[in-house]
Amino acid sequence: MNNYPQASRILVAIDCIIFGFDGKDIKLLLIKRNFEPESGKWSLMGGFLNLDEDLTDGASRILYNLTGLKNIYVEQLETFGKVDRDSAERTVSVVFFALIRIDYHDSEAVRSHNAYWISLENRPKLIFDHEEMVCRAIEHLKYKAALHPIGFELLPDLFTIPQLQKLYEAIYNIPIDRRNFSRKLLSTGLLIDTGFKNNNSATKKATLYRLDTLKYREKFHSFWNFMPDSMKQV
Amino acid sequence: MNNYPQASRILVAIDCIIFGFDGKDIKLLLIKRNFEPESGKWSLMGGFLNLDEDLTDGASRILYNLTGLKNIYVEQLETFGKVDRDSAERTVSVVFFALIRIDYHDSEAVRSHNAYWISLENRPKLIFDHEEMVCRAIEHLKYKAALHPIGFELLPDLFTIPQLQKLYEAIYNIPIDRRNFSRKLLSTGLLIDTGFKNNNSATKKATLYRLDTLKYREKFHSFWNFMPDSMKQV
DNA sequence: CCAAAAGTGTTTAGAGTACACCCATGA
DNA sequence: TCATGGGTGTACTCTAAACACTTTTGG
Repeated sequence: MNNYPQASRILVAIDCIIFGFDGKDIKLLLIKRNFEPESGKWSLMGGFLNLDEDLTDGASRILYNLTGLKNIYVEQLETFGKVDRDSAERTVSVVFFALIRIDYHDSEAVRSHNAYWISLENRPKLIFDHEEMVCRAIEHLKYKAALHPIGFELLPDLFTIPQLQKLYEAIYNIPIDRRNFSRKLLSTGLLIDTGFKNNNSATKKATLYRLDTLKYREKFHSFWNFMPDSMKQV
Repeated sequence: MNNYPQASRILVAIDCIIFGFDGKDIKLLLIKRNFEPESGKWSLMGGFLNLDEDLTDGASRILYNLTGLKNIYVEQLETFGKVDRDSAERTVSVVFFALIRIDYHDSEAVRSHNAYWISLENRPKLIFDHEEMVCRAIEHLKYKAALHPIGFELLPDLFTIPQLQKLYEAIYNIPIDRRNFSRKLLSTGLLIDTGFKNNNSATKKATLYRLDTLKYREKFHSFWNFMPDSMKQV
C-alpha cells in the first residue's frame, strides 16, 4: 500500500459553490463559520475527501448535508492548488459548481450549518481563496448559460417566460428585449405550455411552462444561443 | 501543522494530455512506460504534485520535462477521483490539457522519456482511467475550438489557411467548404498576411499568415464561430 | 377606465451556406 | 498544356435585432 514512497500525501478538500435565484437576484449559499479554523469568518461550504469515497460522491455528500437535496445540477469546476492557499496545512481543493431551486432546499439543514443565502453584490469577504473560486464560478455561469440550458436548474418546475428573462438579466446584468427573448426561448422547443397561469402577478397573468426534460437531456450539449450576441464575451 | 487531524492525506497526481498536429492528423504524446507501476504499458505523461509547488507549477514542470517547452497553451481540464482509479494507492489526478506546436518540442527529451506521438485513431489501450481522460480531452478540444481560437496553438508561427482548414477538419472529422472557411477566418481579423508564400505545395503556393497576438489575447474570450453550425454539438 | 405587465407581429441587416469561376505552379 | 490546389465572388436563406401594437388584469 505504498508503491509511491517518495511522493507526498496531501489533504484534498471539496468546496461547493451553490447558486440560487429568488426571482430577482442570483444568490450564493455561504457559511458563517462557527468552527475552526477561521471561525467567525465567511466561507464556502466544504469538507475533506474521504479515503473510501469517489470525488463526485464527496461533493454529493457535502451538498446533501447542507441542502437536503439529491439529483441537483453539479459540475466539477476547477481544482485550486496554490501552496499556501490554506494557512493551516497544504490542501488542494476541488471546487464544485451547483445550481439549485432556491425554494426546494431543507431550510432546517441550512440553519444548522449556519448558512445563508447572500446575493452576489452583497457577498462578504471570504476565507482563503474562496473569493477567487466564486469569481471563477460566476464567470462559468455566464459562459455556460449563454450556450446551454442550465438556467432552468435555478427555476421552479413551473415557471413563466418573464421569470426566465429576469434570471438571464440577473446573470448578465443587462436588460433584454422581451419579444426577442420570448421568441428565442419558445423556438428551442424546450418549453411545454402547462395551460396554467401564474397567480403572483398583479396584472396580466403569465403562462406557466415546464421543461421538456426529454429534449433537455437529449440536446443539452448542442450549442444554443440564449444571449444577445452583444453579450457573447466573458 | 496538523489542524485537520481526522482528514485523510491522499496522493495528488498530475496527468497531461498533450495534443499536436502534423499537418494531417491530431496526435497525442504518450508514454511507453519503462518504470513501475504498470511498466510496459502505455499511459499519459504524469507525476505527483510536490508539497512545495503550486498545482499549475507542477503541470508546467511535467510538461517542460517531457517537451522542453515553456509558455505553451495549458488548461486545467478536470480532476479524476474514483476510489480505485489507481490500483496501487488512492490517488486523485488533476488532468491538464496542453496544445503544442509539434515541431517545436525537444525530441531528445521526448525520446529519453520513451514518449511517442500517436494519432488519435491508433492510440493504444492506456492504464488506469487514462482513456477516459483522453476522451474527455478530445471532447473539450472539439468544444473549445468551435468557440475560441485555440487552433492556432497547434500550428507553427507561420501557417496557411489550407493548413488551418486541415486542422479543423481533423478535429471534427468532417470536410469543410474552402471558400466559406477562408472568409470566416479572415473576417475574424486575427490573421496577418506576412507577404510570404508557402513552399511545401507542389502547385500554387499558399499565403503564409501569422496570428495577431494582440487581438488574439484581447478577444480570446469572445465567442467566435469557427465551425459550421451543423457541427455545433459535442 | 387606467396603469402595468404579458403576448404577438413586422421589417431590416448581417451571417452562414451552397455553389462556380479564375489563377498559379510544376510536371 | 494539364492536373492540382489556392484564391475570390455571388445569390439565397435564416436568424438576430429593433421596434409597435394589442390584451389581460387589479385597483
